[in-house]
Amino acid sequence: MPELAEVEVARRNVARWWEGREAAEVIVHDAKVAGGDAAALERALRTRVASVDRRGKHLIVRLERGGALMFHFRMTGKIVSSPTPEPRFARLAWRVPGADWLVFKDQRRLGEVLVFGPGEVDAHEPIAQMGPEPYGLTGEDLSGLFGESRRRVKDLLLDQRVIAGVGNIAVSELFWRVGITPEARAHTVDAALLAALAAEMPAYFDWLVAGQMADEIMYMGEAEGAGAENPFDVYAREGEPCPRCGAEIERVVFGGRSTYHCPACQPK
DNA sequence: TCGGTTGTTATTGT
DNA sequence: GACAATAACAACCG
Repeated sequence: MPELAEVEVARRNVARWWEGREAAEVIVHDAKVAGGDAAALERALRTRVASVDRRGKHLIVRLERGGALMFHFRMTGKIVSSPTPEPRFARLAWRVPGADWLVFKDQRRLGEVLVFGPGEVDAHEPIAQMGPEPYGLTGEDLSGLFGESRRRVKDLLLDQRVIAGVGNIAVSELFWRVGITPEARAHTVDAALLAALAAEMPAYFDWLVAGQMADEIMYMGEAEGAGAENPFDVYAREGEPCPRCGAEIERVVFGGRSTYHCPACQPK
């Protein structure tokens, strides 16, 4: 479940493997990822890469001559470097001279790759309407972004038009770090908590990027038995003791999404 | 067989 | 209009 941190790890890897080069060979395993125009996708992949950027949870590969490719991993998508073009769940593979095959894998096929002409990516609605990255913000900035909303803080953080890159896991972890109750409404959260939240976001994402940095990132629930452990303090830890105070961690559900919290550290 | 999992959007309802 | 809940998308795991 790639959120900002996982996409940032992907960005660094893909930049290392692909920047300044272009694909010499392309295999579209799954026509669905090409969005109906496999030829355009192949043409883009065969264009030299100028830079690899991240915006929120989107990976933007900018090409020479101004076009771009945009990957969105949704739930289970990822890009890996592979000696063969067809590891399990491969949807798209391209071979870059001087590197291995790069493979877009996506177990559940909800991810997408979009092709853009010059100037088009930044006008693409999800990008154009996206809120600021969660870096360098103050409590007052957050207050301004939330406005007069009476929605849950959780819902606002997950709304990419309000702020970019925050996902469901991050909400549980951030609220636990800062001491915000999961049902908190935006207009009732005091300034000190908003300031703490604003300060904690970059710290949290930087910590996660540092810990996840690897050629192939492992998502929660993957690679069980392979020694991959849940790196989070409260996420997916219902019934376990809070690492800070020992109270039992609880799970609440809003809109079908779980939020984990410590009832003692995050009182209502 | 059912419930749960990640992100996002369309739809329906209060 | 604001807000919230649900299903759908696809596939897998326990």
